[in-house]
Amino acid sequence: MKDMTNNTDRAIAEFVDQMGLILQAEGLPRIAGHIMGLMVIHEGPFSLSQLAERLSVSRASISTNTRLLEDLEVIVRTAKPGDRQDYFKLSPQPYDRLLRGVVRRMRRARDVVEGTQDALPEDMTDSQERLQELDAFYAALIESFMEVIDSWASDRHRSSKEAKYANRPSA
Amino acid sequence: MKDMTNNTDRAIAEFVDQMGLILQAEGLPRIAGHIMGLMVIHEGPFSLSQLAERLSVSRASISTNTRLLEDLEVIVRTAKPGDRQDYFKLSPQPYDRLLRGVVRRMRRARDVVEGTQDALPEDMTDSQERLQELDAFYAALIESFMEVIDSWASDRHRSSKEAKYANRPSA
DNA sequence: TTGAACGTTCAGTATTGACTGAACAAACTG
DNA sequence: CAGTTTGTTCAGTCAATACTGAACGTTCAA
Repeated sequence: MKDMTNNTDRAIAEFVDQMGLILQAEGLPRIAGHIMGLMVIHEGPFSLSQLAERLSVSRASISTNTRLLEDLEVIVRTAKPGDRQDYFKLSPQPYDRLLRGVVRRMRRARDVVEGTQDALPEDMTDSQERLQELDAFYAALIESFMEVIDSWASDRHRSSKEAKYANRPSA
Repeated sequence: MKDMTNNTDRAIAEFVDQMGLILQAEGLPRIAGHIMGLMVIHEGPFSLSQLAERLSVSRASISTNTRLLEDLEVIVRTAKPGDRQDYFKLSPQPYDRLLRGVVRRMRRARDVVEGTQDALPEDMTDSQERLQELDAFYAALIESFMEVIDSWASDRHRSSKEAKYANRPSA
């Protein structure tokens, strides 16, 4: 039992660590990823001090990173009656919130491309064609993300078993 | 005419600059984005020295960044008979190459999640449910990207006009 | 009123990434 | 053979990022 508990603890620590690296690769601070990882495993809610203690980082860092995740609407800050501490937990729909952030970035990129198409003379036909290709790329990405957000919102309670075997990558 | 040329030059410089920032936000070095931006506007191919000169950066930086973009299969290195210089231009399908790279990263993230699902006891049902939700999120993203890659490959020569008015973001 | 708890802010520090100039090796030209 | 050109490598530098400890302001409890 103790061995199993140790394996579980190790798996949790490893997952939290990996989430830090995964989200750092996507542009978030590593500790923000650790916070998310912890909140996927344990429901919480967690106070700022609890997060600092469990992740072995400073309260300053937790303050900064919870603010960042709150701004991204990935976590929410709540309170308990008669308790002065703030508490944090995952938002109800954290992942489409993340995706919406990605869509905003893609839209801004597409705006740059379309602005350039408008700014360059039409007789730069080769350039206009390559810009059009890049524009279509961003358009396809954005549409695709919006479809995921829509379907995600309407289908996020599929059963464990069903989802496990569905959507397997073909590679 | 000179004014128009200056406007065109400024629009090109601005676009190259913005592509640097856009791709830096996605985790690439800024100069890699500048190289791509330049290659969207001008067909090339470009030698290493030409890139260094036009982007006002060192040959060392161009060497490093062209190697990176080559590894991502976004650009290709070619040669000309009787010419010692290497030449670089955009790959035939640069954007689904980029997307394939993103899909690989998402698959690695999903593997981490599924490995954690397997490593944790099944009776941690709340944790398993939240892990399942994260897994489904990555699965949906991966499927979505693969669909874009597939449709991109089969539909990338749509006309300018058609694509311009199609796929407009609803926001 | 004093001390404690809590979350935030800020100056300082360390690390990392990205760039450069210089040096180098290889291939060519005169 | 000497000089030039080309692309790469590497040590060094700088800027940005992310973290910390300390200080602070606010709110409470004793």
